[in-house]
Amino acid sequence: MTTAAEFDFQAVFLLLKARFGPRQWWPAETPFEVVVGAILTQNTAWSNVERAIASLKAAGALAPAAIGHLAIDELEQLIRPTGFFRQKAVRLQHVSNILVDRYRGDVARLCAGPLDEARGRLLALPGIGPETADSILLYAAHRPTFVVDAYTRRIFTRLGVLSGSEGYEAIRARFLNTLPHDVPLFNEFHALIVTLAKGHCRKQRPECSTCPLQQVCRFVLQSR
DNA sequence: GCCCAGGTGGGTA
DNA sequence: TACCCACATGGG
Repeated sequence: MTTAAEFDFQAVFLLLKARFGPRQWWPAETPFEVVVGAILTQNTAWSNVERAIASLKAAGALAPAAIGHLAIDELEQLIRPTGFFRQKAVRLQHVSNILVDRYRGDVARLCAGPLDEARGRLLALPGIGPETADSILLYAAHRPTFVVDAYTRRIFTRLGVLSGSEGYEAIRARFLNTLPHDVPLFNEFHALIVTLAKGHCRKQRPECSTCPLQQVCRFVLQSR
């Protein structure tokens, strides 16, 4: 979708920030935990990821070397609640081994250097596509990139800002082209989009005047 | 029982 | 490039 004047994404960000306040994302204690969570949450509810992360912690396996040393069927059982557990186990172990072998087990090293190169390095890993790569870069390595997920697509399509058929890179470019490249902003914005997407009333009843999505809709309409 | 969830990769036209 | 499909568990 091309528009004469680019949509003011920052105005929506400020509105959401004022409404919801700081989100303190990503819910993880270490950069590696972000990597694990980002892979496990693929097409999966976060509540199921929490169980798997807890199991990995309880097994003392929430570290690259530890995951690399697990038998694949053990790893499968630990992450089973996240679904797709066979392919996720293989991919998680592969990424863990590469982290250990090439980057001293350090996520920051994996994500170092020019952003586009680091992103390409992540995308070359098995099971890491654009959303997972951007999540890792932003939330584990604090690099300035924007995460486009199903919530982002849904919300901004609902607002009439996206057509809904744009590809991942096109949507990401829309955000990157119109927002200051600021890590805390990208971090908070994506977290706020998730909060909004999960929190709004789906039935969109007129009497639900405090529904945050309707609030944003009104704001977007007024600002045109 | 049915639908969906913070995707990715492989195959086919 | 543009679809189509497999992958799998848990909650509403």
